[in-house]
Amino acid sequence: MLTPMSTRNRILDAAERLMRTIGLARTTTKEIARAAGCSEAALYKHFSSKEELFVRVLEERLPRLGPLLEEMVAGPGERSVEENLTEIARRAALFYESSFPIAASLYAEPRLLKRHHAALRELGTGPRKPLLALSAYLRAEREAGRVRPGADTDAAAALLLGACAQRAFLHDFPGGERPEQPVEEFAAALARTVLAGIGV
Amino acid sequence: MLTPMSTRNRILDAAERLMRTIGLARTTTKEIARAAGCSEAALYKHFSSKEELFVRVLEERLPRLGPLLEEMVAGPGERSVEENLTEIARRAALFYESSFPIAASLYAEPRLLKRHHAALRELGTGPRKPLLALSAYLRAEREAGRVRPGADTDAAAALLLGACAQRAFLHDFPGGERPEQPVEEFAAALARTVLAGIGV
DNA sequence: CCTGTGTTGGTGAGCATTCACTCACCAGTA
DNA sequence: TACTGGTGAGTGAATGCTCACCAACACAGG
Repeated sequence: MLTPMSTRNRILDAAERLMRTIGLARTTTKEIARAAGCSEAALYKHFSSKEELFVRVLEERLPRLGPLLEEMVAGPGERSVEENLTEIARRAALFYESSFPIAASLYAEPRLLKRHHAALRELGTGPRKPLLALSAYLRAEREAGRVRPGADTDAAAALLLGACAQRAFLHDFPGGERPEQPVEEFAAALARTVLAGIGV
Repeated sequence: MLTPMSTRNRILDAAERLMRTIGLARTTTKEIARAAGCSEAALYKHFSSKEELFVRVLEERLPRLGPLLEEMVAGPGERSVEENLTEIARRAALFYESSFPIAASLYAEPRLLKRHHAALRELGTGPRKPLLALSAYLRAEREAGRVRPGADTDAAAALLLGACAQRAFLHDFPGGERPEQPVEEFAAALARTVLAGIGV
C-alpha cells in the first residue's frame, strides 16, 4: 500500500496547490482532504491543526531564494558583474513569481504570518536575507574594483530585487492582458540599467 | 441624530481599520458592526453583501498613486530630475506602505481580487498605471536631454517603484527589528543610484 | 507456527461554533 | 401615512476538529 510518508506528502501537495489556485481563505480542511484523496480526520493524524499544516506547507514547499544567491555569490567569478546581476535578477523573478501569491495571502491572516515568520527565524532565514546577500555581493565587487567606489550597494540591491518582486505582484494580478516581457529580457534590462544608470 | 451618511462612513472606516489590523480573514460582519457601533443588520441596509462592502472600502478608502504621479509629472519642471525622482520615490513608498497590507491580503480571496480589479478598470486605473506614468515621465525627460539617450525608461521605472513596493512588503512583515531607514533617506538613495548607476 | 497485543494510519459520523445573511418590527420624520 | 435607517433574534450552511472504531502490520511468548 502507500508508504507512511506518502499520505502526508499528498496532503502537503494538495494544500499548496489549493492555496495557490483557490486562495488561502477558501482552502478548507474538507477541500484539502478531497484533493489529497483522504478523509478530513486523516489530516489530524499528521498535523495538529490546520494552522500547523499551513506552516508546514510554507516551510517544506516554498522555495528559498537565499541559497540560490549565496551559491551565485560564492561561485567562480569568471563572469562579468552584468552577467551575474542578470542571472540573479532572472532567478529572483522566478522565485518571487512562484512564492508571491502564497506569501501575499498571509497578510490576510496575521497570526499565520507571525507563525511563519517565527519558523523562518528558526531556520535563520527571512525575507530580508536576499537583500543583505545581494548587497554583500555588490560590496565585494566594489572592493574588487568592478563596481564604482561610491556606489550605494543597499540601494542597488533594493532596486534590483524590488523590481523582481513587484513583477511577481503584477504577474498574479488578474487581467494581465498585454503579452508580458520574457523574464530573461526583463532581467537583462534591469541589470543593464542598474549598472549604467539613466543620468546624463 | 447622525446624518444618513455617517453610519455608512463609520462602517467603511471600521471595515478598513479591521482589514488593516486583524486581517481580511478575521474581518467578519459581526466585528465590523461592533467596531462601527451598529447592528449587523445595519450593514445590509447600506451594502448588499459583505463582498460589496469590501469592494467599496477598496474603492473609496484606498489612496491612489496615479494622480500623485501625474501631478508631479505635469508640474512646473523647475526641479532637477534627481529631485523629482526622490519626491516620486518618497510618495510611492508612503503610498505602498499604506495600501500594501490590504492589497496583499486580497490574494487570499481571488474572487475579491477579481472584483477589485474590475472596479479599478472601471475607473481607468490599476496597479500598472504608476509604472506607465513614471516611464512616460522619464521618456519626456530623455527627450528634454535630462536623461541619457539610450536609457531604458521602463526598466528604470520598474526599479524605482519596485524598490518602494518591496519596502512596504518588508515594513509590514513582523519582526522588523532593526531601526528602519527613514523614507526620505531611502528615496534619495534610490533616486541617486538609479541615476548614476553602480558600474565603473 | 500460531496467537495475543500494541502501534500506526486510516475512516464515517457528528459536534460545537461561527459565519453571512434575513425577517419582523419599530422610531423618527417628511 | 409612507419611507428611511435602524434593531434583536434568529436561520441554514459551512468550518475546524474529535471520537469511536478498524484494518494491517510487527513481533514476543508459548
